[in-house]
Amino acid sequence: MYSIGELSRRTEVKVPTIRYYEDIGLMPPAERSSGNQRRYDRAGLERLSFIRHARDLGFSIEAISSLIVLEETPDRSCLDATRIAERHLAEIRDKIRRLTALEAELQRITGACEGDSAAQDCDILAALADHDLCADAH
Amino acid sequence: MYSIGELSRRTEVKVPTIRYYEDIGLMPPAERSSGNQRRYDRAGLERLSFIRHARDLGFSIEAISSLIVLEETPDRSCLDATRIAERHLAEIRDKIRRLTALEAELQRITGACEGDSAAQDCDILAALADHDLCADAH
DNA sequence: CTTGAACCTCTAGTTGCTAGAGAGATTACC
DNA sequence: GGTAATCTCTCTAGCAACTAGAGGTTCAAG
Repeated sequence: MYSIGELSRRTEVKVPTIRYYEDIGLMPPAERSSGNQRRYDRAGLERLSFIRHARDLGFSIEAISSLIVLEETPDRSCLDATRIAERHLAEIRDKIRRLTALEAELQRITGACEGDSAAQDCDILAALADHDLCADAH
Repeated sequence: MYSIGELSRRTEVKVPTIRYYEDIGLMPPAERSSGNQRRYDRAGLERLSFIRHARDLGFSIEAISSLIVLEETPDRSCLDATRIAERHLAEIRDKIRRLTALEAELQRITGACEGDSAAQDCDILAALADHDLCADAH
């Protein structure tokens, strides 16, 4: 049995975060020692590792909840998991697309400024003040 | 003079958001009508447009505050604005880099699954459960 | 002068945690 | 077995950047 600190070390999830996951029902209520401290077994470790990994991959808590349900009802098809992952992938691609557009715009703006003019002539501030100067709509 | 609703329409910033900006000091306290409703002039419109545009470009409220200070002290050099914008650009590039790595990993995971196997064999769930299956560290 | 839309303030909720206070439990060492 | 150091407990409050709703007031059109 692991203490919460030990679990934290093994999964690299911070202690208060583990308690938070229990609060919101992502982790099941932990067993307790005689002194009311949380104790975890291998199942707890694996569940938290799963959560950690999914968070690393950017899944929302809500999506992870769904994935856990799927994991625990092994007679269900894997289609739902695929759908969740693919929706997430689509979101990530959308984010990348938007960030890339921002990058281009920002580069254009910062590139325009020499960096030594007085602020009333600063092209960055001018570009921010006037949307019409933008290359494309955002 | 514009009402808050009119300002909202012109800048495409929602009414409660405008009030929120005033609360946190990003917008100066608005003048009021005899009946205590907010009234804005051209300066208010321009300031909110500036904020809106900077938010669109992903600047944080804090960064925008700094930019506004720069805008209002025209004797200061534009170097600070450049620095803020460049730091932000670096952050965006970092985000893109991390998201792109995630995209590759997620694509690998979702691509592995046929989508018709039973959940206990689902490669997505297996990949999420076992970090060792990952192509690279994240 | 009335009606209905727009406005007011205030509180609380969102996501995914993090920080801190003050008290109790456990463990290591002598 | 004692005691000191380190965990751990619960609880509340805070972060960013808003959004939603309640309950009440003001404005503008007809």
